[in-house]
Amino acid sequence: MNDLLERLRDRGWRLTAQRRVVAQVLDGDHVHFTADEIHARAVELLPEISRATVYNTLGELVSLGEVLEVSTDGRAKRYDPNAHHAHQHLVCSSCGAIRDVHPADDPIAALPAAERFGFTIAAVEITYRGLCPDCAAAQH
Amino acid sequence: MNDLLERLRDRGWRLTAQRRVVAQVLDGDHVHFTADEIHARAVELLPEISRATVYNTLGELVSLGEVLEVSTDGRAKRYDPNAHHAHQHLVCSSCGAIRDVHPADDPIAALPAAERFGFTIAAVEITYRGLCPDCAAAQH
DNA sequence: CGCCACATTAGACAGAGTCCAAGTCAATAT
DNA sequence: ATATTGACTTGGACTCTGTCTAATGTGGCG
Repeated sequence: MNDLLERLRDRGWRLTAQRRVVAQVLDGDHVHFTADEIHARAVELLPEISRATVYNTLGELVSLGEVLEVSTDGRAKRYDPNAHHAHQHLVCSSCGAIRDVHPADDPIAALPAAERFGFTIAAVEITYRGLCPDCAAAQH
Repeated sequence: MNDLLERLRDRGWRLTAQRRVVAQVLDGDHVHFTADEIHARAVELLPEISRATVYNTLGELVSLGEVLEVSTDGRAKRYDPNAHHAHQHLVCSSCGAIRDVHPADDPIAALPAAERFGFTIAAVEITYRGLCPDCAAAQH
């Protein structure tokens, strides 16, 4: 993730303290924070950073393809820095825990041509839902 | 869809004019309206119906399993009356058109046990994204 | 027909995200 | 090293979705 800042500088990004801090919060591959969670963590590193800047930076990271936007719950979007390895998400219906998972086959191939209605399919997002082991154990 | 009202009466629903109108708006299998679109159409049939009632009714239809909630764009949720046939969604990235589609194989089976992390998987939601024929043609 | 538990209503409220005008600063040129 | 400038940041107002509440209305049973 530290080469993220380098890739961004190569693309003409100005390296500001705020952008560094957002990148730092997103560091790590198994992180799925909301924008507000990212803002809260960023404030601890740089107290004067504003919500608008966090939103701006996340939006730019998403359109550069460095971060993925996932909305698994219809509430706040979450930001996934693991954008360079195709993966899908497994979500616990009870506690909301999220894991990155990898289906065995290319999920796009599973859609027959007759079901594509002439669309050019570019991407697929899959959310598996179920109970995580902890929540399943707590059912009684 | 007209037997929807009958199923609901059997389940103890009170048949009010408002609920009838919401059911009528949802009639048809290829409809993916937002709550506000449903409200706007309902108002044409019953001018005094309120937003809150539309939300209440949709919420009840969803928990009864008569209607599916889909959020394909991170913005307003859409309500899909085609809840009795398992299906997934194909969305145009440009105009937002939505089609119901049916993958060839059971999508849950495509997730290997080693990728389930002990979760009990109950459901899967898939969104295929791409350009519809019209938008692809309009690219130039 | 009358009752009353269930429905509906309007509007206030809340969460998530966007927009804007004014101020600040990173990177380049001098 | 300093000046310059356009990109970046800020805070607050604003929009959009959706939820909640207290007051009012009504479907369907007895």
